[in-house]
Amino acid sequence: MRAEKKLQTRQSLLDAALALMETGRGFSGISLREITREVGIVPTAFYRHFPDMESLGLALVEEVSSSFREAIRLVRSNQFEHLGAISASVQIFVDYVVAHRQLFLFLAREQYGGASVVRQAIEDMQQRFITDLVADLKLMPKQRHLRDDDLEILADLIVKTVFSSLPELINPAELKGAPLQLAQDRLESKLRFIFMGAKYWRGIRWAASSSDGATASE
Amino acid sequence: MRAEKKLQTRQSLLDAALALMETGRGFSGISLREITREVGIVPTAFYRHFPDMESLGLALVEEVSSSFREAIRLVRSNQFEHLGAISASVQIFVDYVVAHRQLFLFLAREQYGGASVVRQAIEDMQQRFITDLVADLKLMPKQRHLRDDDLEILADLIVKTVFSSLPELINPAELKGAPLQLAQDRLESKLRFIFMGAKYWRGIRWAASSSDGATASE
DNA sequence: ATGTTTAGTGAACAGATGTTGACTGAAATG
DNA sequence: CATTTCAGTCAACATCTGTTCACTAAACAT
Repeated sequence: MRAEKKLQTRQSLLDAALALMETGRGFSGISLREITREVGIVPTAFYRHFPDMESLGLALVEEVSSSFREAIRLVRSNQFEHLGAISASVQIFVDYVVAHRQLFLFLAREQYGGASVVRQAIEDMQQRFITDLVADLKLMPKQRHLRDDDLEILADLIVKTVFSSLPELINPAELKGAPLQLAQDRLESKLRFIFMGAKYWRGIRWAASSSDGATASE
Repeated sequence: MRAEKKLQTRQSLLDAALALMETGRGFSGISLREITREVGIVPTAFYRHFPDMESLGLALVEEVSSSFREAIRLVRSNQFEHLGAISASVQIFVDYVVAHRQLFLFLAREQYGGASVVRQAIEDMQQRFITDLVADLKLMPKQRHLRDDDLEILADLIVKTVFSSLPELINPAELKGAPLQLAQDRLESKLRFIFMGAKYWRGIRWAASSSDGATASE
C-alpha cells in the first residue's frame, strides 16, 4: 500500500499536467508549483516522483506512446476484416483519440513546439511508428510494387498526416453541431488521396536528386 | 530620423525574439526581459513598441506570413514554365525557407504549440493559403475532374504536408553531409504521391458520412 | 530660439518560480 | 515492539519575471 499510493500520486501529477494544458498553454508554460497545487501537495513533494519537469514530460511521452500503440493495435485487429479498410480504421482511431483527448492534445501541442528533449522523444516515437507501418505495408499485396524507400516515404506521409490532423480532432474550439465528424471525414479523404497515389505509383526513378530540370512529368 | 530609428529597434526586438528561439525553447518560453537584454535596451523600453509579448508574437506571424506569400509568389512564377513542376517548385521553396531559416523555425514551432492567440493567427494564415491554393488548382486543367470539396481537402493535405516538412528542412540537428537534400527529396516524393492520387481520384461518393460499413473498397 | 513629443533610462515594486534542508508521521521491515 | 524507510510538510532562499512611475535628452514642430 506504500508504493501503490505513490504510483497513484505520480499519476495524479501526470494528469494534472495534462489538465493544465487545456488552458491553452504549452507544456513548457506550466510550472512545477502549478502542478503540485492542482494535485494538492506541497511543491517539494514533486521531487519524490520526478527529478525535474523535463522527466515528467518524458513520462508523458511514454504514456502517449503506449496509448498510441494501443490505438494502432485496435485499428490493425479490425483492418483485415472489413472491406472499407480506411473508413473503418479512421473510425476506430478517431474514437480512441477522443476517448484519450488530453493525452493526444499533449502530443499535438508538443510534437514540434516542445522543449528539445521532449520533442526529440516524440520524434523518436514517430519514427518507430513509421518503421512499424513500413513493415505492415510490406505485408499488403497491394503495395508490392513499391520500392522500400518509397514505402518509407509513404509511411512517413501517412503518419505525419495523421499527426497533423490531431488538432482538429481534439480542439473543442468549434461551435457547429458536428465538427468532429467533419474532421474525421477530412482525414479519411486525405488518406484516400494518399493510398490512391500509392496504387498508381510508378517506380520511375527521376534521375539524380538535385537540380536537373528534365524529370518525369507531373 | 525619429520614426526610422524606432522601426529599426522594433525590428531588432523581432529579430532578437527569433534568435532566442534557436536555443530550443518555444516562443512562450522567452521573456520580455531576455529580448530587451539581447537588443541592448532597458526592459521598460519594450512598451514603446509593443503593448505586450502577445502582440510581438502576432507581429512575427505577420512577418512570416508575408514571407511565406513571397515564397509562394516565387514558386508560382516559375511553375508554369518547367515540365518538372513539382521538382522545380520544391527546389525554389526549400531555397527560400533555408534563406529565412529563423522565421520558418518560428512558424514550425508555434503552428501547434504556441499560445492560443498566436496559434489562431497561424491557423488563419494556413487557411488563407489553402483557399489560395484551391483557386490555383482550379485553374489547372489536370485537376478539373475534382469536385470543389475534394479540391479543398487536397489543398489542405498539400499545405499541411509542406508545413509538417518544415522542421526537417530547418533543423541543424543533423550530422551527415547532405540531410537537407534528403529532406527536400522526401518532400518532393510526398507531393508526388499526393498529386498522383489526385490524378486518379474518382469522384465516387461513398454514401453518407458516418458509420455505414459498406463503402467503396480500398 | 522655444516648446513639445517621445525613445530610452533607472529605480523600485509585488509576485511567482525552482530548489535547499531539516522535519514528521505512518507504513514497512525485522 | 523497536527500527528503518520515505511520501509529504514547512519555512526560507535567491532569482527572475512583468509592470509602475518619474526622469532625461535628443529629434521634432512652431
